[in-house]
Amino acid sequence: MDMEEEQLLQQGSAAVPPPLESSNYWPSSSSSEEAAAAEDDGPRRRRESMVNRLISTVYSGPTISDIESALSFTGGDHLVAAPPPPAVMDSTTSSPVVFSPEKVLSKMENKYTLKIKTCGNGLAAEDGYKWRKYGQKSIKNSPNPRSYYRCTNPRCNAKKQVERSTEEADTLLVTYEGLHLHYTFNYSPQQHHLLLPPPPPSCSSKKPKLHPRGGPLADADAGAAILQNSSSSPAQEESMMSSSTTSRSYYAPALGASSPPSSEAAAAAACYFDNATTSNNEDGLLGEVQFLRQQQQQDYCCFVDFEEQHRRQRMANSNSSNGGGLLEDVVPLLVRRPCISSSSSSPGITTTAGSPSPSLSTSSSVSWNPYIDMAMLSNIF
DNA sequence: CGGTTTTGACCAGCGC
DNA sequence: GCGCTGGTCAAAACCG
Repeated sequence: MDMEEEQLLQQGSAAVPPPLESSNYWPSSSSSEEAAAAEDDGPRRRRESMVNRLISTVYSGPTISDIESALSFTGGDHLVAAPPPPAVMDSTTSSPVVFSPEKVLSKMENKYTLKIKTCGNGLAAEDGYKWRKYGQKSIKNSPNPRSYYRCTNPRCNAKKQVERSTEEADTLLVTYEGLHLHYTFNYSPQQHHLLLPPPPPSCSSKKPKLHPRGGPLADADAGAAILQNSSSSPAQEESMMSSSTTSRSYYAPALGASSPPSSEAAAAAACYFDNATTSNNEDGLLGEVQFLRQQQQQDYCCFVDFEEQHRRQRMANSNSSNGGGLLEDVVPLLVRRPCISSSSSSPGITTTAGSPSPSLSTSSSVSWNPYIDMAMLSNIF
């Protein structure tokens, strides 16, 4: 495997659940009208309203129009499948180089191919996950071998294939198969200060150092959290179950962790989430992911419908001969809000309330702020 | 020493 | 049935 593929595939990174204590993470916006409207329009409106209230009002990153534009390739009202967006950054401009959801394949197959342009220096950045190569084949009529990767998370059956485009030497064709439904880091409120994000990805000639596998940041990322699927092997299930008894596992499809996502990336994340609900929902565990916009503030977030998720979880548990054992996998609401950051200081999480505010970005123009609000979750559940 | 990569072997699907 | 091809396995090598 050559260097740029290696760069593309190995840059691991992680999302960072912020401190838990708090509804304080949700800046209260004045929204009496909103609340009134919510009451008029029913539960869904109220729910959206609630989420909107929870979103920070400070944002100057990609606008909703950017997102909508990026979503246009889906060609419909409903978002369609897209893989976790690679965040490919130009090291000099700190802007996305290319994120090109080249085509969206069959939803049924749950397989998608991206064209990813490498950076100017010939390197491509991460896609937010950690992969292990398990094979390489030379492909007929192609001078370039195809590499096969599996997600290193034992609970995840996501795979991807990477090969260099024969037409464009600086383009990698990355085919994703399966869904990432996980976070692998172990999180506890007492440890949140350890969950600092890695530096944002950038094109660099130096191989980035990954966080230790299984550590707080390894393979972790979340645009929103959703439940695991049930496709793991029995052996995997066993080991996972045992590990999850000592730590809560969060499962999340992902944007590149602290990767400064382009608006396209954000959009793709939303598409990806939606795919989870539309094509991989057979086990009834996946939550309904929603992609919302906050019109006035040009803000947006992705989140999971936990009410539905929890309902399905209960059903799954009640129908399971061993009681399911998956309740701990009901994951917290996690909303990420893109924001602009300066090169010298990070806006990080814009709130406060006596909570440490992890710096989420150090050099990129856009960062993702993960939010998690356990207090709110307790209300939901 | 544990995790990852490499690479030849093996297997399954497909077309003829 | 046979050969081709793509995908996966698994042992050895590599690496930090």
